[in-house]
Amino acid sequence: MNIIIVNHADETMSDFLQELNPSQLKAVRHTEGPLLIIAGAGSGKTRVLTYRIAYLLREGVAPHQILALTFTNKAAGEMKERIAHVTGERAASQVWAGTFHSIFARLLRYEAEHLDYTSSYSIYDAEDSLSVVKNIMNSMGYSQQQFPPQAVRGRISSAKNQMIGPREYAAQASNLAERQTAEIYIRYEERLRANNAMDFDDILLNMIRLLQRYPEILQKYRERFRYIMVDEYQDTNRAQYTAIRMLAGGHNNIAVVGDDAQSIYKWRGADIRNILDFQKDYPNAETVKLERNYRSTKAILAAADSVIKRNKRQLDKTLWTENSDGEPVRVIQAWDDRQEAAQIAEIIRCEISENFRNMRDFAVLYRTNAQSQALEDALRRASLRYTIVGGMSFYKRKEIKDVLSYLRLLVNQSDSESLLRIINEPSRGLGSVSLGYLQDFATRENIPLFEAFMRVADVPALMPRARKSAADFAAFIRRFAERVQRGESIVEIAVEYIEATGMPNVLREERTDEAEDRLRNIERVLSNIGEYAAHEDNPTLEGFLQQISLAADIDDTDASANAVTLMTLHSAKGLEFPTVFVAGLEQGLFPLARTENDPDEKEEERRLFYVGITRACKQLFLSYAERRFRFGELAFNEPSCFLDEIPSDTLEWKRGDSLRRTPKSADASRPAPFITRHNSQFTKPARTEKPFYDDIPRNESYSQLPPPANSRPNIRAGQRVRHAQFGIGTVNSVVERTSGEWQAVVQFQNVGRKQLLLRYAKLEIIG
DNA sequence: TGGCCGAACCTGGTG
DNA sequence: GGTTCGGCCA
Repeated sequence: MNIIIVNHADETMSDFLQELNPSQLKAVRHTEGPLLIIAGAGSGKTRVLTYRIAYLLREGVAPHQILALTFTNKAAGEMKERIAHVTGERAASQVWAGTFHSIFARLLRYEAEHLDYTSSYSIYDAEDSLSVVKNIMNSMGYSQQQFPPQAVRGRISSAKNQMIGPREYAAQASNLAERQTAEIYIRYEERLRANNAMDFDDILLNMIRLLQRYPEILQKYRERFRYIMVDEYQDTNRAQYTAIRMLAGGHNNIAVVGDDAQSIYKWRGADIRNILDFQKDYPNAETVKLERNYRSTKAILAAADSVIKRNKRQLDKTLWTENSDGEPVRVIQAWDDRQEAAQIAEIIRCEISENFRNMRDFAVLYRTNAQSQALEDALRRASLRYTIVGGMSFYKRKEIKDVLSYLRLLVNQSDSESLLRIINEPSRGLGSVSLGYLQDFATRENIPLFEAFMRVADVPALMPRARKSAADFAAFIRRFAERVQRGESIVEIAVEYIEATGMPNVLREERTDEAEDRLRNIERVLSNIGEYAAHEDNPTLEGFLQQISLAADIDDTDASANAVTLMTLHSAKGLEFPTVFVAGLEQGLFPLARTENDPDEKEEERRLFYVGITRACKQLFLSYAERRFRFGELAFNEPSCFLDEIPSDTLEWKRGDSLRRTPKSADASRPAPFITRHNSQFTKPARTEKPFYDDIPRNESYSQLPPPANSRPNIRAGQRVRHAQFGIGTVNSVVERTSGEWQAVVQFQNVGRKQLLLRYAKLEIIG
């Protein structure tokens, strides 16, 4: 019986190998020694990774010896699913596949004591660590106006990504902001340590520390993970790179997959050198290029190619496809952001009703999360279901973060940050004064804040009411913590514990729809715990919290739901859709204003555009609006320079029928776009109502209109200007006031943001 | 101690 | 347009 099964599996396997093209096959079969796979967009790299794992399993490698590091948990899950198809559920579930953070966090829980953490350490997300930074800055008396905590946290995080510790950072600080960041950095590290907490960066750094400090542990994991694979290698940072090098040292069975053209995370520490120098790091490395694209039409690929070839620094490769030519890439011009969204919704509606397409075939990609608003409104009006990735996700909501903080405190009473978050949620009558006494005491005694709550007798300054309140709170936490230690069911404990916090009752009494929503959200967390406990062999609250903390926005999007997907271009990496819209192609928005003067940043924006284009299989739409609301103001923008980088013979321009059209002077600096009039697939002639699109060339449409009454000034968002009094600055937006006056919002280098009426302020454009 | 109001930020992307 | 934060008052 066994033999038959093995034979069958073997047969399936061979079948799969036959599906691979020569390069893919080479990558799958190269199992020993270092391997660099340069995988162009849509070249089937997930298939290669999946079959490579299946192949290793067939060669007799045990599943737990394989470590596959992916960019998102979702990608890891999909990979496991596909492996299961080839080799069966059992083996697939034992493969170590996940993100750097989730895999390392898991290992660190086993090894926590070696680094003076406990296995129930808390994981702080960006928001948690920001609030630590704020607390520290307040205690040091730094003004948040002068030194934005966001920026301080950003500097600390990027130092950590480059593996620069607080002392080293202090030593190389070159200006006031950096010197102050250094001071905060030192305290930040102490604070997290005292809280038995790690931020996202610490998970990587502590893994490295562990491997450096304990050779026997390093040896253990080198033997455990005999085969290592890394996806999206172009987006690894210094810390990730170092951890991989250590783990792969010895056997050197490391296969990395990446595409330098899709490197879009430099801003968070990704180091493109990691992929460019792979052959230097591993001298006997084999390189395989996957250049055949299976995803997109020739038209889409041609557009992508013409864009990316403007970047200077890149590995040599040429994508090709045997897919059909496909439809031309279409550019949608809109009057404003609302109309842009309406046109997108209308196209989707049309495609669904006339070409029997599914809602899940469509994705709308944008540069900034703020753009989702108008799109959501338009889709709702068109009665189209949508799912939105990122933005205000479930686990970022206040009530959810409160529940999670309560749970964190339950397993980790050193976590003063969580304690502070929930102590007055609901209000327990402990104001800043009482909390101040308790914190002072904790600092003096060098104990966690929670311990001060347990020792209120030693804090004489407390008023009787506050004293009782603090003592009651400590007793309440202790009572439930003991139940956790006794090993009672975590689901039961969590349900009773959250009820006992008093939060649900407060919400019930509120009797508003919003409170109802929040209550339901809390219930959803509790049922998530139930779900987690049902799937896990050894469910713990720590495990649940870890899984939640490290979930990415993209991870909990449900691919089976039939809905239009809205997300940022960054989130779209690794995905594909039959029809893709890239919205908001405007100067100052995409590419973003501040990247215009920096060639490196502009190249990264261009790669992001390339990523967007190559998500599309069959249809690609690019859209822009002439004006849009940003910062609550109407801003005017030129079409993105990226549009000029696509050859005009693959493009087709479409202008939405404006409901209101306000004059705008013709822009003679741009050539008239190429217009194809013979394409009938797009404009539906059969429709009886007025067509939504017309073939008006954009310049013509303006020139037919009467000259503007109060003509638009020359100044554009993104430009650098000089003001006689305020000095040099960058234009944020140019706005027409209801009075008809034109106003510019300028961010000056020295004096901050100013609103200037162009009639009075003489601004000199300098770049 | 907590709630209300206006000012000032924001929107650059994420595990 | 939304959110967050600090100041002021009951």
